[in-house]
Amino acid sequence: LEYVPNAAARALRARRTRTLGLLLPDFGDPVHGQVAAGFEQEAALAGYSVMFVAGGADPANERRALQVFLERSTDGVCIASCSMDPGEARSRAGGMPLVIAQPDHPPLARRLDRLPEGTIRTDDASGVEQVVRHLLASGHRRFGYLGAGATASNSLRSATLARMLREDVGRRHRAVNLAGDAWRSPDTVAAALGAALPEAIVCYDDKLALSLIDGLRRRGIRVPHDVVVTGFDDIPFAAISHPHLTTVVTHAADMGRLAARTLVNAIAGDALAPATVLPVELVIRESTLPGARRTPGDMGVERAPAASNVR
Amino acid sequence: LEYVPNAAARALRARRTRTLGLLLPDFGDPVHGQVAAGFEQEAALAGYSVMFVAGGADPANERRALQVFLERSTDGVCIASCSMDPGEARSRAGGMPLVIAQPDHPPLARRLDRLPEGTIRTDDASGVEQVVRHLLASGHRRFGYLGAGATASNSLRSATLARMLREDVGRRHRAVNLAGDAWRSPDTVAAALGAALPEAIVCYDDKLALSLIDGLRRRGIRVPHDVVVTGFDDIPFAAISHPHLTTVVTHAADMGRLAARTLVNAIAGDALAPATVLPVELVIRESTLPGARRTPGDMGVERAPAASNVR
DNA sequence: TTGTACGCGTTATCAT
DNA sequence: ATGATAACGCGTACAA
Repeated sequence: LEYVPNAAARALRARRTRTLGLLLPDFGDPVHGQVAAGFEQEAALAGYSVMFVAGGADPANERRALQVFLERSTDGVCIASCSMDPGEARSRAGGMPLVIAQPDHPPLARRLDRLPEGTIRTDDASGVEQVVRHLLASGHRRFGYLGAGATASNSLRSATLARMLREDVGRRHRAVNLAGDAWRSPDTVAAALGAALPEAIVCYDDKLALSLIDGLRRRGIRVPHDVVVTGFDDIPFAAISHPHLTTVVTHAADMGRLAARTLVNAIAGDALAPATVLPVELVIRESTLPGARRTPGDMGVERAPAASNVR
Repeated sequence: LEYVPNAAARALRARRTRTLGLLLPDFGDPVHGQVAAGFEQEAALAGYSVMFVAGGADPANERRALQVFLERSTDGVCIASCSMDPGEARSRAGGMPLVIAQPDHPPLARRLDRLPEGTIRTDDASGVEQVVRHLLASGHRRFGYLGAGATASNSLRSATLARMLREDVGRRHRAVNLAGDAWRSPDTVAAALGAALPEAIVCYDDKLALSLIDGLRRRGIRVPHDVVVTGFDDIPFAAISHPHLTTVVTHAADMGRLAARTLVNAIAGDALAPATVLPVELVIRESTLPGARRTPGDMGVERAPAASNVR
């Protein structure tokens, strides 16, 4: 008939809301959007609804968001790209199961291999290693790193590049770190590197890399002809930019799905899954191919696995 | 002290949840992500939390989502890019105030100027008019339209181009319509136009335009040298693509904010605001400038208002 | 099998 | 002013 049960009464009685909370820095960002999409999809599959709050990478906002989730007594909470200390987050979450997807509290940079249970992160070190091996194999020796923000991920990626160069070729690189939203200003990004360009620039993520490529073009510097550039994440536009961007696929939607599933299991009584590191894959495209020109002959350089990422 | 009120009990007693529901096609999409961001921001400002559901532009999913909102008794609901009939949506929303942001039910194409209250849309006609005037002024006469999906917006944009050409230069254009997610396959997009290229291609949105530009490049066809291309929405990558994309700014975040505010007012007892059409602005960039080459001389062609859109 | 009563936490009302 | 009480709608437990 027409009967619609009342979730509030049901929640009051059952002491659970069948609701999850997801706290992320920004809906507009392609990566976080994918995390949110995967999270909501998996949650819906398990019969859960999702409350979203954007925290803007600000610890104060994150605290307020956790308070909201606490009042609404969500059955579980996920924080994506968490800038708070994981311990504080856990304590502020009260009794709610908590999953942190991509813990980014700056001091964590040196302890990412010893994270507590309920954390999920991408394999940043492996990603940078794959990038650097590819660039070294292409004959490049003078490297630069372009970072953004003060996150643990950013530090680890930069440190991994440093370690690789030290171990493999006994060289150092120049690292430049910008504000988290610097990618919106291509001129600033390109200017940050100064006049003396290295041969290869490893960027913290795709947004920054695409912005850099544009900033360089505005100065008459061509990628990959004058300098090669790599990104991280494989956002959709990395596959159709000019030049197509060599990058590391991080499977953001899978990360969201796994976070939701972990929470659902924890609510069902399972112990919170141990810290998980998600595998990543290098996709080689035009931005690191010295021979790339804008002729029809450029087609088909992308490696096989990459095609499936252009969904 | 440590006291945390229980929202479920409060909701049961007060008969309101201080929660809004937002139904959108896809979190990963840059435009809908902006709508979501604005909506959540404005809702939070008024003390409301937001439940998000992704409907995937599928009427069946949209119906299920509305049912979820009904059970959870959200105080109001917004549907972004609604593919259902607005009448059906309203009836399925029961007593909940409903705002439709960008009503896209296909049959609505001819009645977008006579929408019921509680609807918000962008001024598609004005956007295409500004685009076409710019292209005509640049001397172009042979036009193509590249659309995607079966939405009312898509129909209106195509129809507006047809009307402009008929009235101003007594010409017709060739219109090609692809599937909604066709932009993910640049080769398919470029192939859809066939061998005989027009002088100017007006695209339904930025994703399609950027994909087209890439597909054309793979075939050795250069933009704007061989053909000029325009988009719609001004997603962030339109400002840093190569070439920078001439497009129409639609202020997606503002649309989300307005939707939330309209709902909050309606909940407070105000009548639902009458149908609103949000203004749009043309941003002229490289993709329609015949003289654009990849030299430093390209810098600074963007018109003043555009700079503020690259936030 | 079908029915009835109680309690979840809050708030509004009413009596002191 | 301060404190006791009822009701919101559902689920469960126990009785018939």
